[in-house]
Amino acid sequence: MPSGKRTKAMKTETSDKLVVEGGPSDSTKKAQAAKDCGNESSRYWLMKSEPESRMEKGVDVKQFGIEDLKAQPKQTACWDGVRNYQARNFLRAMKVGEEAFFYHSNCKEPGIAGLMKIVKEAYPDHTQFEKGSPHYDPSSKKDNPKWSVVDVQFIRMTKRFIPLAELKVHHQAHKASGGPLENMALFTRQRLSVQPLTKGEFDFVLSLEDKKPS
DNA sequence: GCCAACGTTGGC
DNA sequence: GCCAACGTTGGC
Repeated sequence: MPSGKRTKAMKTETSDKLVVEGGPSDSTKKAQAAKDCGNESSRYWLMKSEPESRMEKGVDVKQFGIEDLKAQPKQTACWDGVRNYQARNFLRAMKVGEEAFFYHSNCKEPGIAGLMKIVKEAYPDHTQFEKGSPHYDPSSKKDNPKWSVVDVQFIRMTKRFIPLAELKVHHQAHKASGGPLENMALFTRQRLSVQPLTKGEFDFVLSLEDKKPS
């Protein structure tokens, strides 16, 4: 579920209402999400996706990299396949216009490849109801869907690819003597596929674009 | 391909 | 509600 967003049928025209569906404790979780990333008013995100195809349950699962997003109609896609509650709650907290890093995971060179923005807020993930989808969830009911997606639109590639290894060097240094990447979720919340960044983290990562690879 | 980290499931 | 077994994520 990592990333797993497949290119699929992009339905940008759908008029699904922007209902934020959710269980009873949803507002609590949202509050938690808000707390996790500090300032509620300026939010930044990092979203992981696997750019390379891979075998899953004996089927070749089409993966989705930033080039795939770029190739979509309107360069827009729905971010489906998230199957982790914490990541889902972050999806549900996203607002139109907020920016996110497109992170390539589980590949030769993991790292940040580009920027995208949220263009449609959370609505039910259609793949949870599709038998045969690797993301099918038989326990999810149509009248109370468990999983959500948002629509994202390509903004641009980063001026250069920013490898995980490089971010890690900064994280380690900042951890030792203070700095913006000290608590970056990429390292402190290892397996979270959708995660918030503070403005400080976001700005620092962007500043690396103009620096020589370290 | 290996395996550490960690989320989920299910027996009790 | 505890916790061992199991499955998945994702770097290396």
